[in-house]
Amino acid sequence: MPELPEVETVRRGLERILEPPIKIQKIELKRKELRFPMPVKKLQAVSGEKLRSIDRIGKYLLFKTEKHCLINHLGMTGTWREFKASKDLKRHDHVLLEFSKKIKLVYNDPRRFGVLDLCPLGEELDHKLIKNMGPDPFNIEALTAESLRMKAKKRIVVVKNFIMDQKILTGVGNIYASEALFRAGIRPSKNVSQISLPKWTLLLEKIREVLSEAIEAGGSTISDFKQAGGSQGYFQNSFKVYGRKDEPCIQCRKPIRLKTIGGRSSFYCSHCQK
DNA sequence: ATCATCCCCTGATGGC
DNA sequence: TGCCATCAGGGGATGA
Repeated sequence: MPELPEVETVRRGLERILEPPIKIQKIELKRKELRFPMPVKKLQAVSGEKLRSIDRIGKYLLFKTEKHCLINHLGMTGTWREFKASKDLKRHDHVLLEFSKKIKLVYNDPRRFGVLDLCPLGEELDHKLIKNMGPDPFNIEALTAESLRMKAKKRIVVVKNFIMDQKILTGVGNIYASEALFRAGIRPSKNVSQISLPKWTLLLEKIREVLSEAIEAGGSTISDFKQAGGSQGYFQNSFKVYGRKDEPCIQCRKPIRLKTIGGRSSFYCSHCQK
């Protein structure tokens, strides 16, 4: 489900709910594995610790406490919500977090593609799922058109897969890849080695633009994505190509095409994107 | 190292 | 209504 804007929206929602000073009092697992087995015993170490911050790296949420970092990826269907009592729990509620001030959160994840892990504070960047990740799209020093051009130069990959590769840059998933490529006028199937520096400049600008707008809109709600507060994002109303197969292109009126690239649906305009 | 394919899992949807 | 096939926003594992 969630790409960078949705994860950032969740992060901000959690920040509002978990205002400091606040302490994690208890962590309870209703199930032992998500995508990977969860470190059941190790996770207990966060209980009793004050929550210091909730950060984001790419599509990962990082709950930082006094001595630990709770690492969470929402996979495709992960959500956090507040609950009051155990009678409010539902199917696929896998992890319960109890805080001071009687605040309780639950992690729900039907498909269980999510991740929950714990490491000592300060070691999160060395975590095996995080250490190879590329720069954040908004990191203007680390991520430039030149650096993208350089990495793309001798690769044989189509551009859509390239910008969704978390080692290249973090946070772009299937929806925003399609949207950014439309805005930049580049075909998803174009080979990255063929993209000129000015085009990389334009594409990077459009990636930042679409992600910023989506964050501003509280993310996109398709199927059941919810913000941590339970409200819905509305950026789905601004999709220019995603999910619009056969609808007229907003620029040229030609029908939007759907093509599977790398096993994922890709929407584009064959006239506006070369 | 890089690339394509497969797969994890549940739920929604559409065709018959 | 039921049944079956297909598809879904992520990304690790695998083998070429």
